Amino acid sequence: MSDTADDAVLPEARPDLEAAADEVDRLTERILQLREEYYGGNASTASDEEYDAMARRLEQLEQQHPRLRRQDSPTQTVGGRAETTLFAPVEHAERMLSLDNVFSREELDAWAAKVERDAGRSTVRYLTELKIDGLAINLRYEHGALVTAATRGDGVVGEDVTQNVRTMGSIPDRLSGTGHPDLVEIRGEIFFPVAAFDDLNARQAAAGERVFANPRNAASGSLRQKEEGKSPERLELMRDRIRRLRMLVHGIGAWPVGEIERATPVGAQSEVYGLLAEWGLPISTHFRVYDSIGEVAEYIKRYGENRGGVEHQIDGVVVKVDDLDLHVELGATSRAPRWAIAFKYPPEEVHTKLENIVVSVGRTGRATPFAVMTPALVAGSTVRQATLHNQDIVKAKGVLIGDTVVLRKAGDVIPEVLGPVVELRDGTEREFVMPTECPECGTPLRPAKEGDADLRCPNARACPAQVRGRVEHIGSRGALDIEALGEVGAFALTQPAEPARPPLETEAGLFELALDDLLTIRVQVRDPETGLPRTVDGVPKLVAPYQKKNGEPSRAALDLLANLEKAKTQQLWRFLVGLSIRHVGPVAARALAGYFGSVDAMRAASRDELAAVPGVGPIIADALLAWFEVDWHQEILERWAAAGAQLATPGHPGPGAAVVEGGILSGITVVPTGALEGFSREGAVEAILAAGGKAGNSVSKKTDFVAAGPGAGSKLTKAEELGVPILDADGFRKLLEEGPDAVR
DNA sequence: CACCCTCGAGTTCA
DNA sequence: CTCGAGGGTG
Repeated sequence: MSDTADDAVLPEARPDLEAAADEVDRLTERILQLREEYYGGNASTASDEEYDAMARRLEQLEQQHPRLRRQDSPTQTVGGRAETTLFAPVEHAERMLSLDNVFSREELDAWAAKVERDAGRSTVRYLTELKIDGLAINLRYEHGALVTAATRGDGVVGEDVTQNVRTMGSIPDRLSGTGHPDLVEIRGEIFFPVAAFDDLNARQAAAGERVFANPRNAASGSLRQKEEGKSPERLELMRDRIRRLRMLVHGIGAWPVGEIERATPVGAQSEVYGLLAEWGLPISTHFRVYDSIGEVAEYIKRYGENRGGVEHQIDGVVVKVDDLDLHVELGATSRAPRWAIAFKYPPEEVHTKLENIVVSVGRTGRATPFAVMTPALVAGSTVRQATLHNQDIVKAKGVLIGDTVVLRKAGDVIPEVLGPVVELRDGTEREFVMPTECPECGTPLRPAKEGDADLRCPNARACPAQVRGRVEHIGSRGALDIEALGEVGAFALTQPAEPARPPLETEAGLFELALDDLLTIRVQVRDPETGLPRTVDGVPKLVAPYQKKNGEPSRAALDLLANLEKAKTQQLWRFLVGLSIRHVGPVAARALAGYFGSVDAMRAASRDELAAVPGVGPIIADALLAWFEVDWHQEILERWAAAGAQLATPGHPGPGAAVVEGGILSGITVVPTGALEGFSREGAVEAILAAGGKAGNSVSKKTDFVAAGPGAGSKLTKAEELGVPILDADGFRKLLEEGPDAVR
């Protein structure tokens, strides 16, 4: 084993990284300068091509060494946005639905049983096909000619990628044959062939271009490129990549009722595929039609064991009712057809090496061990770390440092270490020992309560990890929503290399920050791999995140100050959330703010008064009383107020104010989920509350409505199970305006 | 007092 | 998304 203490104190010399860091600095400065020239209307000192090349090089370096990315990096403001907004929106003629999922044979059987019951038939023919892990695409043909190709987007509006789809060469500009409908939408999936993927990355690396994490990203990245402003060589490279993309079509969206049937006698999904092939469109060879769900299960099993044997990545199997009459009969819910289902294979498990177990301290002081692993590709993304929660769980999982471990993604999202592969041990593995002292401030760790598994650092006021965490929390979307105050900003303000005393020793001084404080800040550049400070000739390498080379304040500095000024007048509940009081999150904070109207009124309240607020019980009341008693907490409130933070709701009549009653949604609980068109996530909640309703987070029998947009997941499934009425964005709007009776 | 809901906190990556 | 725990209800 090499990860001994010696390695930790003697960082390897990394000349390549030093060079990269210098290059990042140089490029960042130069690009910012050029941008200023450009926006300032001055003559530019570089050509567009030079600018483009520098921006690409910077992006590439930052991708390779994420920690070198400077806070004021130009890639964060324009480059990032460019790729996501430059494509024109295209509205699909018919909404692109998604599919409901099943994860087991039992769920599959249950779905089939329901289909057969609803269809009133004892035998239904099923078509099975592989679910391609790529990009869903909608091809719009008018009178047989390709008009647009668009990504799925939110299901209603996608992005126009017609030019690149034409470049692919394998998608016909004109459908073959005759008698095409006036308008037809063909649905399919674009993917990057697995076989060509490694070669692609090799070429990308050789050309100094970005390397893709997986074929799906390669497909997405290739398709979402612009031709404009590229040199002839780069244009050819880009087109070469696009030509390697493949598409397989698997369905028809909008078509005028009866027109296709008139043109050709299709009565089944499998016949639709025949028709699509006749039109010259690429269809998969992997689909089959079966008479029983048992055979369907066989098909699923067969491909589950042979996921690598196909030209594209497989996400699962799609099972469709073959008979088109039944499609009409079974219909669709607001987001998915009832005549099709996606069988998802169990989350992929991979082996990787547990290199170390490191302990981090969060804003609440909890010391959490997490696994640091050799980066491994799991379910489409590269995973390096995963939480191990606490030492009991480390024990329970039985993992040793140096073990080969089984890693997966729970719910295909959160990485989870399942356990060790004991057979692969060679005796060099060692047990993890939970530290007894806080890794950041050295204070002895102890459980909050006797017998608690979680250890905490009791040094809440001064532990750098906790102050940093709290400052970051204040800036987060659920609290004061200070855009320029994220992880990096919180670090710079609380733990800079210079000055010795950070601008913020606690969050009390947040609203007192002045430009001069920011300008003096220097942050230590760290090695992205070891996390250790980097030095140049023995001198620590520092950067000034809030200052430009010429000494002027950087944009990050100006943004931060402007954001802070705006945050001073945020709603009272947001301040409460920002105070990191135990058990006080957005819901409890709203209840408290609505009842008391000011922090002062809360501070003056007795335990009983606090607990009288609906949603607040004795435990939260005690947590509040305890919080108010601490001197340095009082100081936070005093200094925030003195700096102009508005810790009271203007016009609030005072404690015990009647809760707003009589709203149109009074007594109604609505759970928003998915992307509701016209509402942000927060906006939907606000709208429900403003109408006097309750906004829920989870669906239960007590939920009156679920408002579901595209991308809704388990909540929607749950609502369907429980028979809770489901509204789309329009229904939701109607509910807000006209009340529950209008939509019931 | 025993449940059922709901809330809060921690979590990862593109 | 999941877990653990607080609040409220029967």
